[in-house]
Amino acid sequence: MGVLATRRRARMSAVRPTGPLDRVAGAHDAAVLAVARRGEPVARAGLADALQVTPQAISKILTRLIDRGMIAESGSFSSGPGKPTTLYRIVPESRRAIGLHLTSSLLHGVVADLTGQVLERRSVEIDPRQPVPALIADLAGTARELARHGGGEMLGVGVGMPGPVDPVEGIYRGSASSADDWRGAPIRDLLLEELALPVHLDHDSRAALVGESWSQPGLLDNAALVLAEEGLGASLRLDGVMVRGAHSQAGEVGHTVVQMDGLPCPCGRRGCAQVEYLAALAAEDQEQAARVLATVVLDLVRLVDVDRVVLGGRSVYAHHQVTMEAVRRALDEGLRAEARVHVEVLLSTRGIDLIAAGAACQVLEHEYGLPSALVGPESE
Amino acid sequence: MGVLATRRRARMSAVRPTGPLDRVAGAHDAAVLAVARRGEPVARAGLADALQVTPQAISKILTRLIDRGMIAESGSFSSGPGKPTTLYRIVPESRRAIGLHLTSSLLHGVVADLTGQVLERRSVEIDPRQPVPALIADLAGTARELARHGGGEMLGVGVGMPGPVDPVEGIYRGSASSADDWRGAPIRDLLLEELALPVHLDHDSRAALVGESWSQPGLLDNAALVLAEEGLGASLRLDGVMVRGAHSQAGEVGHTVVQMDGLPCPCGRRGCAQVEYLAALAAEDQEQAARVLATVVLDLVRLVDVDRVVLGGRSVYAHHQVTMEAVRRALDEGLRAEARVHVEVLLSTRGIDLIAAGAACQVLEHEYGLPSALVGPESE
DNA sequence: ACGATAAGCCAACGCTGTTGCGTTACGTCA
DNA sequence: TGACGTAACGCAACAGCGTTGGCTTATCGT
Repeated sequence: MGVLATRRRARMSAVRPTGPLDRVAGAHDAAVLAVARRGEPVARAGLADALQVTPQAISKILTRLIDRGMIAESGSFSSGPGKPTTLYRIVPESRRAIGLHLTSSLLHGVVADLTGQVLERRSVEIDPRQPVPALIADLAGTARELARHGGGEMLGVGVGMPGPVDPVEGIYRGSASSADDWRGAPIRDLLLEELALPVHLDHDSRAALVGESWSQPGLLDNAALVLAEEGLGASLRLDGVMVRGAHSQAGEVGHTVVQMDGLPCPCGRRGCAQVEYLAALAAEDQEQAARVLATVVLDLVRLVDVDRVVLGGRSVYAHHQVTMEAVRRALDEGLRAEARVHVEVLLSTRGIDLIAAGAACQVLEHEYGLPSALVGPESE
Repeated sequence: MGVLATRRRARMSAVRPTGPLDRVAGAHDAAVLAVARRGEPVARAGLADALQVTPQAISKILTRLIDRGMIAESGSFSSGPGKPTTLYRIVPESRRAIGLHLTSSLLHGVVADLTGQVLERRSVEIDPRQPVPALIADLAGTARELARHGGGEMLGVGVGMPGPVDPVEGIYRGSASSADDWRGAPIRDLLLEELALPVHLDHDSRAALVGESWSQPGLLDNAALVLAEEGLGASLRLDGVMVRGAHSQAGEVGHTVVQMDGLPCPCGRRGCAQVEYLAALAAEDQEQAARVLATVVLDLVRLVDVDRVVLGGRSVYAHHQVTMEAVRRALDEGLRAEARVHVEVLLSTRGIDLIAAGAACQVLEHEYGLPSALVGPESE
């Protein structure tokens, strides 16, 4: 048995003898959910077109999803002669997941439904120097409180936090430079043991991008999310797939050099984006901060060719007018030579819940996300 | 019917009623080929482990591949009691593809076998100002000559060329700035009509990376290839998948700014990597050229977290000692803070055939490549 | 009220990998 | 030399996927 999708399906519907075709089914189920997630009711014919399968197959797929309570009929629609088209919609309340956003001083958590909508939020202040067991207790406590809200099957807990994180092992790596009590903590396993729920640990900006793209499938297939909070981070989704990279550090723009002989950085070099950005903020020079951001964004756009850039994080919200304008201007200028390339700059839609909601969506994506290129229209 | 793999399989074995399971089979076939491509004979048990399927399934998969002549038995291997393990190997000569490398003054072509090995090469000088029909005739002529060499089924023709290329539509876009007679030429369709063979047109550096990774599956799953020839280009493979980006321009590093107030560039800005690099070369300052390269590579490593960087192209070969050293030094310096991150810098293995062989491998990859994340060990 | 039309269901089908059990080929030991 | 244990492998039955072709259902136009 095996492969990703098989596991997924095995988890989808409790007990069922493992079959190899599950992965086809799983991929199609996920694809249908992705379309339905956009909110508007969908019809059999449209789905057949989108998935490149027979309408009859869509019926079977929908039957499966309806059995699991994730899809429901939603009226019908008649234009011209013939039997009217039956419409279907997603059932958001059928599943839910918890997302936790951990920073050095604050823990912010949410419960989200199947569409990534936030149902409830909680915030707790935490002590950055408390030992790991106490931290886990805080996380578990908030998760348990949140688990009381909303209905449907609880899928798991996502945790998003800044700094080097190993999402594969579920470990917070921490940075070697600064003292850090949580360094090396196997947060995922500890929390899993505590809660007996699947746990996903990941980088904050990656969680954020998963969250943003979960609620608007397809829109952010080639996008970068730049997160400006305590540090400066980014994450990438290219050709529809979240990019991890060899060391799970793809998108770590904090230490890109933006100013040749700039300010010294703890990392040992000068002019890193992160220090320059934070320094500009400290000096309340929003224009300069925005310029730093713009440089980073322009680099990203050039190197990986994204057509949408999402900006998020506290410091961005605080001055989003200035920031967005500056970034847009820098992009216009930098890309003037390439007329065909248009890049849209967006402000994150989730405000303060950005990362927590994203972490919840990572659980959803792991369970019901597309296994990348298996499904969809011809990719030629 | 539908989805990539279905088509692939349909083409794999001539006429066969389209089934939906083809894509599972196709993915598994491709995975087995990927393992076999490494050269060493493989055993049933090892494949079962790698693909996460039953040994019995591997038997069926191998039967399919043997029927198509792509795999053959290759002795057996006995250790201890019991029936000895049967070994299998890939049959390189069972398939072949043509690769063409087009520059403004030279056309270099190769035939490659199923493993990407070059069987034969041809070079022709061409006139950059000849009209498109004449260019197509040159391409077709070289392809026809090459097609006479080697055995096995001819799969198609790959074309790699510099400059903005649209691999989806198969069109050479050309740059708006310089005069260019081939701008907008639908090279793929024209050549397809001429040769009646599948044609793949792509960017030179992307072709090169496909070629390098085809012959050593898995090794370059997170890698960038930087190509320094007439211009400066790069391509990316992240998490095992070639990255295209929204406008098929991922990896276009030529116009990244490396020197704030550097030399003016045709693109309208100053200090672009490409002009700086070419200027350094013109001044025969190899050290400086290497520094520019190193800056670009460092940016790539930081932003997308590749763990291997392949360098290729004429100007790199000419002074590869200096170049490799400089790049390695810059990386060591730039990544000193992150001890866990180690990046290997490699010189392309294919020399002058780099792009032509890569273009041929693009045909192979399209036909027998892994449909990304469908197959393989559990990705948790 | 009737026929044309379009959506959707049922049943049979081919294919996948899986499972269970039998077969083959080897080393070992009496 | 022959019996035994062992490991690789093959055969046959099986479940489940989407497909195919034919039938049913529900609407509109006349």
